[in-house]
Amino acid sequence: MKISEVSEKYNIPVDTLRYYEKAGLLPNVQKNESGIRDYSESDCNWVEFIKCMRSAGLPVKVLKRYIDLFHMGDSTLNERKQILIDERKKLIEKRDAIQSTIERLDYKINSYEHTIAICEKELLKRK
Amino acid sequence: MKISEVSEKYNIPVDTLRYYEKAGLLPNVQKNESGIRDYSESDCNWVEFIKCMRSAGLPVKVLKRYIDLFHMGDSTLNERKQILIDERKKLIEKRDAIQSTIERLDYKINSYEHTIAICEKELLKRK
DNA sequence: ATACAACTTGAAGCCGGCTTCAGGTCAAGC
DNA sequence: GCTTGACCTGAAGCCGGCTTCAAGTTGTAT
Repeated sequence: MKISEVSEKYNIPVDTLRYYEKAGLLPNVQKNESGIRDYSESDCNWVEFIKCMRSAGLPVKVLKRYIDLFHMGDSTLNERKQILIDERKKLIEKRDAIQSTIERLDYKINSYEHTIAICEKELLKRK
Repeated sequence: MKISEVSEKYNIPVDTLRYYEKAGLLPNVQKNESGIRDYSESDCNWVEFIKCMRSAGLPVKVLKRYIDLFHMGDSTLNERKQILIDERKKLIEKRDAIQSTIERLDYKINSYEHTIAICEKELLKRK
């Protein structure tokens, strides 16, 4: 699979794909004699994984560490699992912070509805 | 209230408080004759609001716009409400993306537990 | 009165995560 | 065979959000 195809499939700019590769997130992408990338199915699965993790805000560095460990084999299983546990915890905190901000916004939006209603009444009175 | 007290109360570095002020998020902080800031209760409420919104990732620019509109009075009620509605929508999307990543991590962590159990069994056998 | 911590400013620096640029190679269609 | 577009590279640039720096002033405790 060519880079443009991967880009289109996962809706990630080609530049970003190259950037991820340079950052060490895609260490196995093969290139043909003339240097053109050919993404395997496994590469694509990693791309999809990276996309998902990045969309939740996991840092590139953390993903690199995880992927490096992955390629070191079974002796790193525990460390890999621990990374996922740590990141999961951070995501829960983040989700909860966002949730409480959503609730605060709900309340404020509601207040605006009331305030706006009152203002409009005032305007009608003056007519 | 002095800047160091506000800093301590809300657990925000003094440099960040000055940065927010410069960015236009705290347009009303008064200074005494010798130029030292004195945060009013209202300023503090804004600080707390900004902290909450920033913790959920609302951009400084958006907060600035909202705060500018606030100081323009009732004629901006609708626009302010719309900003909150738009940001609320983005937060819901963000929260949901995080939630599905959490679920994916849950699944993977579980898989690791199984894999690790199997590996340990193998190790025992060999002993 | 002197030291020392806390305050001030504008400007520069840093970090993460892309994004763009310059300059070159390659491949497919006309 | 020539153009055109997709690919390649390393390096530089950009943006948001702080953070640090340099250099100076103020306020408080001994």
